Amino acid sequence: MAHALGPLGSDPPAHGCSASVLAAPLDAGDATGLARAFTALADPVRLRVLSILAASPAGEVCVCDLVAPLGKSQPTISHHMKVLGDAGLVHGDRRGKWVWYSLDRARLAELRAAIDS
Amino acid sequence: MAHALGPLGSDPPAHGCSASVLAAPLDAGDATGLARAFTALADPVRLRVLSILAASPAGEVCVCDLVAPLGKSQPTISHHMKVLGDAGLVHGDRRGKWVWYSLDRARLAELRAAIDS
DNA sequence: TCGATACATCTAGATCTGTCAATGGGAGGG
DNA sequence: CCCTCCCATTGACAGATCTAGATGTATCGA
Repeated sequence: MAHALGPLGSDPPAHGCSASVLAAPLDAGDATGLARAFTALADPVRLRVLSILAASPAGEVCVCDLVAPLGKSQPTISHHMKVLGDAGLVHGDRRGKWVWYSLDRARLAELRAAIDS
Repeated sequence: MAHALGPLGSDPPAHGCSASVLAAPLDAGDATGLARAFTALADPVRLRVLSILAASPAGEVCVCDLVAPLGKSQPTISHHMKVLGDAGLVHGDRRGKWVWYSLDRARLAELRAAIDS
């Protein structure tokens, strides 16, 4: 974390890739971390997952509720949820047979701040 | 353009992919367009290009000034500049032998707004 | 006109990514 | 127990992406 974080403050955000793109020249390491985070957003299925999650009244959905609307197989959805989880954008909570996924808006805000002027 | 654009207003932004992820469930088309835009950010070399561009006092740099700091070959840099250009994030201006690239901060703001709460 | 410079394009190879069928692993229900 | 349901993991494949060498194009200076 060698860079100014802009409006984000000072907390090292546990993911280690919230350096600002515009504040100062990125070194290769920070750039790789940020790129990995944006890679999670660089897929239409994953963006739709986030939007469904955000629009859900309860703020969480299970995988079985995603398969039909997205038109992808269950393993494919599961794969995308893992990518989103690894990026810190969603969190899964097992409750009985179902796994409820919720959106991490703070993490999304970090990415937004990274490309903030 | 079937979705609310949030703080962005009404102008169809010429790139056609500024729907908001969080405002409403994205349809497949909007999601594909947004994903294409975020794909441009999902590479460490391109993020560093943007940061160098943003940090440049004149607000623009030529390719020859990017090859050395990024440690990539000239064709590779040229390829990345094309990706950034196609995404509307940078614009190139030929002036004699050099091509001066500048950052499109408005376009970056559009992407930021797309993941705004 | 000739050569040098700056950048783009073409081509090819190595790696990464998205997708699904098949399978595995937990958690209930009967 | 056994069976069913929900989800994760594995394996395999097609397609996309990153990278650099070779080549093409445009501009400028001599």
